[in-house]
Amino acid sequence: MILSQKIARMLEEMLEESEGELSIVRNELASRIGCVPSQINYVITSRFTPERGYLVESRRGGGGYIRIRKVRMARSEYLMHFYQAIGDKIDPDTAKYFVSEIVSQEILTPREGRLLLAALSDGALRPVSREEKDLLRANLLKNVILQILSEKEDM
Amino acid sequence: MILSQKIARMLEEMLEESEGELSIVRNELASRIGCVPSQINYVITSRFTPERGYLVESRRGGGGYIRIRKVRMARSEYLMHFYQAIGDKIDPDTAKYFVSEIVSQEILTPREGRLLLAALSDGALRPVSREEKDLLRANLLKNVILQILSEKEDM
DNA sequence: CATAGAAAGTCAAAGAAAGTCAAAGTCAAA
DNA sequence: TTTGACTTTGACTTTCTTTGACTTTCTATG
Repeated sequence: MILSQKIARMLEEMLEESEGELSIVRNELASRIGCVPSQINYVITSRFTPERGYLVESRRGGGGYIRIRKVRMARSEYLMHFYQAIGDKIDPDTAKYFVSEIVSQEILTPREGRLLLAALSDGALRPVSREEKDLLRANLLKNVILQILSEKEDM
Repeated sequence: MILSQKIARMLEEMLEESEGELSIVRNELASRIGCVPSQINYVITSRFTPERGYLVESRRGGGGYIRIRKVRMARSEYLMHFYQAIGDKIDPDTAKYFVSEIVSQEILTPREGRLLLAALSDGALRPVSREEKDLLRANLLKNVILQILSEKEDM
């Protein structure tokens, strides 16, 4: 098997074991494998891409690291799933659950999640009649999801 | 864990315990940690920055100290100003302007601004009658502002 | 005052770790 | 056999950290 594949498989295994999140020290891993450090970058940029559902972050200098996380579904698929699930009305608890799911997938930041929940709360929707609130909430949430879907996939 | 991180965490903990304000003697802390004094400066300038909401003041000479405070005041005043200005109803254009102002102050990220505008759009508020929309929009925006005000800024 | 000693600040060099890029190698398909 | 996609490698760059020598500011005391 080719070197890149070996490294990729290695990383995938680590991800398996650690439930979708791993953190490595590049030089360390490289010397353990016996390859040049930049080979690790090559593997990551060629295989652990956002399109395939991976998030990568890193830091240079002393105490540096590379962290890879796996996000389960492709973002838009995942969001459409929620979009469908919302239907034409949604109660506060379900909305809360949906938002927290979206946050845990890192499609929204925790802060964005909190802001969104503030906007979806009964308090924020006060001027609207009891029955209409769930309708409005659904509409609101779906609009925000569409906004996210319209973002350039890059992020 | 790397030295800088250890020191940063230490300072954070102290800040927690003392409700956002601490005062240290640099040389003392350094020798307690077992590092060179200027390392403390490094940690402070690299992590306890104004952008992250910290104010640092110090004094040299005998009885010298370094004091760190966590602040959010400028921000909350600014937000309260908008809160007041919104009143009980707001039209889409004014809302748009307000949000862009808040974004330009870097209280919200551009993305957060877009998401918020999506939630405030006429489209998102569709199920509600024409006259009620402005009422609802005002309420929503105010709720989001309150949410921001309630954040305890994280590092 | 003048000055000594006590603190904190500054800065640059060295070290640590990751990123970039282009040249060279491999290999299968046209 | 040529082409082109994919790999491998290593030199060079950038970013973050650690350290220590030197400077500045403040307090106390003769």
